Amino acid sequence: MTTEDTRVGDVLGALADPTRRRLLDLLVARGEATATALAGQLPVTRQAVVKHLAVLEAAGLVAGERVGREVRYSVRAPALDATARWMAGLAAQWDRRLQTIKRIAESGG
Amino acid sequence: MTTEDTRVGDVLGALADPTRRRLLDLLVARGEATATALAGQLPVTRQAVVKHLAVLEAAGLVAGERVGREVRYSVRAPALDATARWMAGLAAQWDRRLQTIKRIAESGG
DNA sequence: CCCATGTGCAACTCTGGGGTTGCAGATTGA
DNA sequence: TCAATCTGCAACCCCAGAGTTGCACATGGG
Repeated sequence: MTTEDTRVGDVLGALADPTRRRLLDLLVARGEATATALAGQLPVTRQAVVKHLAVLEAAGLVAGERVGREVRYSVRAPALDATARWMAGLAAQWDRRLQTIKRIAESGG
Repeated sequence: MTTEDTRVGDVLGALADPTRRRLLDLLVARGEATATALAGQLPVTRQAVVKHLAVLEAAGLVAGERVGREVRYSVRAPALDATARWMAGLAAQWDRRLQTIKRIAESGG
């Protein structure tokens, strides 16, 4: 039943959108950035970026810190790492399944 | 720029939907199953299942094989495995980034 | 203080896609 | 052959969410 953790669903949902993946790229490259600055690098408005950042933050992939009148966002690795491990585990499980089925098919005729 | 491979986007998009994740679970558990059989295990119609299977197949996560009048679907591990590796690599990259930033902050400030 | 700049909130549009229904086209078994 | 069963196609509904616009609210600098 693959530990259907809500976290995993949130991360996958967050990563499913190409704009959000680009945002993550930009954040990794810059280390830190505000929504306004990020919007300058993308073909969407600041408000759209803000919404995307909210989704990413809910998934634990980024975190925003208020500094004066601006909010600086930066990337958070653990949530992504956890999901990567979950997927790798799932892939391994599938592989075992496929091996078992193949073995049964070969021995059983 | 994190190898923005279309494949990765397809897999992430496919995995983002909870019904599709359940379908994969069912397929792993059963080894093989038809859309009709799978629909019997879910609170959706056969047609919905068919659409989901089409998405999963386009992402390379499942494959359908025609046997007589039915189509038997089964899971394919490689695409999932590749995406898992992509994510793990991304997580590692982020970690390195964060370490670098932290080091700079400590030495410089 | 006043203005520039950046964030926050709300209402709105519109497309994608998850889901359904209905029916036509295969295939098997009696 | 004929009925039962399964797949395939097409049209349709509906809503979540990606994106926009407009304006009000904070904050920092001159």
